Amino acid sequence: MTSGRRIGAPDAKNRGVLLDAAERLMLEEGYAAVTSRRLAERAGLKPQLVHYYFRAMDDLFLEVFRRRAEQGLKAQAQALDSAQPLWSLWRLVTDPATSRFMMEFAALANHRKSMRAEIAHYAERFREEQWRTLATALARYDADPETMPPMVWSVLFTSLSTVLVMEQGLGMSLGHAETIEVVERYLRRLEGEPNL
Amino acid sequence: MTSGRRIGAPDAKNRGVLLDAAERLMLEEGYAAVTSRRLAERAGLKPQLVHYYFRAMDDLFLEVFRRRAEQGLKAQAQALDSAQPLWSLWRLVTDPATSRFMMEFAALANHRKSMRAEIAHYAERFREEQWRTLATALARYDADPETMPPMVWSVLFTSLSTVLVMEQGLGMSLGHAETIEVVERYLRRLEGEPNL
DNA sequence: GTCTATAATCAGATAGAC
DNA sequence: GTCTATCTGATTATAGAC
Repeated sequence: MTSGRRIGAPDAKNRGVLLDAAERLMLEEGYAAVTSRRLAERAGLKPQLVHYYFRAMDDLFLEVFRRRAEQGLKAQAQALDSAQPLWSLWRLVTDPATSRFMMEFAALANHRKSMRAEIAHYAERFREEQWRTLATALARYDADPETMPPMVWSVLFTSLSTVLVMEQGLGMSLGHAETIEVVERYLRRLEGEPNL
Repeated sequence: MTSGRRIGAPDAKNRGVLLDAAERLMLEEGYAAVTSRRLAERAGLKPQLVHYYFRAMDDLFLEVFRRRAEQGLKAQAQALDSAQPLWSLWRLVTDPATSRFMMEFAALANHRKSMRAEIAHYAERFREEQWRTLATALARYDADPETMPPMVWSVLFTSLSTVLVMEQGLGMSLGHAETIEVVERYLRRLEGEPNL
């Protein structure tokens, strides 16, 4: 009754190759393009190998997500640790790859329930960390926490970058420049001109 | 050389049934769940009928999108025409169905290039219209157009509602209440207490 | 431990029957 | 004008060969 199917070692070379290829494929063509065949083709491997290294496609997606989310948390910690946390964070979240990644997985979560909890978990960790650092930074700048609490800053940054990137992806830009202008003017007032 | 395949009349009853079912299925389970088979099952019809009424799945998606987008434009025009355009617009965009719909199609556009231009076109019409109405409304309230131009209002509303809905879909709510609080405090200052 | 041959299922599409 | 029988190809997954 025990299944004859076995799964490849977690540190096998080709497993990493597949994860890398899956990530690129997903960013370039959307999660729906990540099928065992197209992925294998990209990676220069046989389609069956995908199923050898990952019990189900969900496991593949989950691991692509975790890997990159952990990287993202590190990058964010570094950004928030700088002398100009607001500018650093703004630069980080407006990097298209960051938002594209999160959006793609949020869409994926719509019909892969197995991913929902995982994505929500990381999204909360990102926000939590942003919130803590912004709280100290904003206090330093004497920004009124009533008008714009640190938590709201965090939500606002995330929201703006997500939608700007999404719309850019559609080839749309109406209102983008003006919005970025308003945000950056605000940042300048609080944190001065960006260094670098 | 002429194809033997024919396409059903645009006003046939079952065609409408399919469009309605496709829209519901898409909102509930994501666009990837809309296949000819699952759609037909939902609609209580045979899978082949999907291909009879729509030359390709893209045509189906396109029509679902157009129908609802046109409805949305009407609803928005109505909202913006009210005595409290800011409140009305805020209520409209924070309706989960609105954002869910746009997000789902934005994700779809990632790997169905045929949809990109169409979605961008409508998104711009929405923004354009919001902008024009907000410009008059904000002028009436003596809001400083330098601090927050009407166009930026429009981008901000869209961004916030999109991401709040997206995160809610993941079961996440960290920072949501505080953000809504800040927005509504601002609206109250400009437009007074919401009537109704 | 790594990979392949192959099964089982499901998807999109079309020619032709009523 | 409406629908169905059916083809072609893709996709996930597994048992078993090296």
